[in-house]
Amino acid sequence: MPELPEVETVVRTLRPQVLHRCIRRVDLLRPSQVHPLSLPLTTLEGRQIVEVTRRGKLVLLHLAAPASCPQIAAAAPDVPELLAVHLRMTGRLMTHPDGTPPHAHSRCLFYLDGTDGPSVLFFDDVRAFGLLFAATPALLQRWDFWRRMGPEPLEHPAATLGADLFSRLHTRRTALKALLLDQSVLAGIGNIYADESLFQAGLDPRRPGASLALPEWQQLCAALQAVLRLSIAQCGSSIRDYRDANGHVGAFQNSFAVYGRGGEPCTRCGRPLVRTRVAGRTTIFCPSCQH
DNA sequence: AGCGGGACCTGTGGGC
DNA sequence: TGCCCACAGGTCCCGC
Repeated sequence: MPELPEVETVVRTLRPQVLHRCIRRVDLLRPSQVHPLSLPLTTLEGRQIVEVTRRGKLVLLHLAAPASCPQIAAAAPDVPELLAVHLRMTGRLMTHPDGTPPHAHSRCLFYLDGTDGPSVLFFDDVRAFGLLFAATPALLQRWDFWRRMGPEPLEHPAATLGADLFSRLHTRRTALKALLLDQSVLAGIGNIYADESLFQAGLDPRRPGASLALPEWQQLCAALQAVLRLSIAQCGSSIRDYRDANGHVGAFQNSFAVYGRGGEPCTRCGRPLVRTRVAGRTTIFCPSCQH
């Protein structure tokens, strides 16, 4: 499922496909997947994609007025400067040749023009949980999810990040696993990388946040960064639906130590991994190695 | 305030 | 073969 490494991989593979292209027309097939605060997606028409980045699990298409459309004022309040896309569980972004008909699960098509001819950016999403949000920076600030999003796990040294988490969470009795899944604590972590990093750090997912000492937070952040970097290097994890913008699967699922391995032997001690529920989520851990 | 649990959505797969 | 249900997942919303 698209978490930080998968979204990062989508961004890297999507960028060369859409950079500098103009959005000629938007065909919204499932209006319920547009955020209620979003500008109408038709306001994207005539805008040029000038950069593709990531914030947490969000893909961000940065937009500007193309030289060929000078009549569009960049600073107008109703002209989006960003299109944020949340893939949730089954969302996909990829381009196809002009004229490709929508798929069964296509939710929005963006018809693009470029110097090497037209193409179509598909937003497909089987479970229709994904989200599209066309916004100005000011409008994005009205989105609680955006405004409250925590720090990027890979953009600070582990020691600094760990100290930050310690200071913010040392009174919280919430389970460690639930804290890692909370996007206002850290941006981009989901079920897979929460379980994997807790195993690598040797920490019990059920422990209250308040029970961790500073070095444990720092150890957890170091483990998290190692897991995320390794996964990005392997183009993320493909459990079932995930594909990058080229339609390719990731490889990190072959490196899972715990995720999806309940009942199988722990890679460290050989005892069976335990499957349980923490914060309403399936959680796999090793009771012998994680304390 | 902080937590747990249901709703949202659809396809898959196990059990009978 | 076919039906039913649990399950997967991230976030929002509600109630305790």
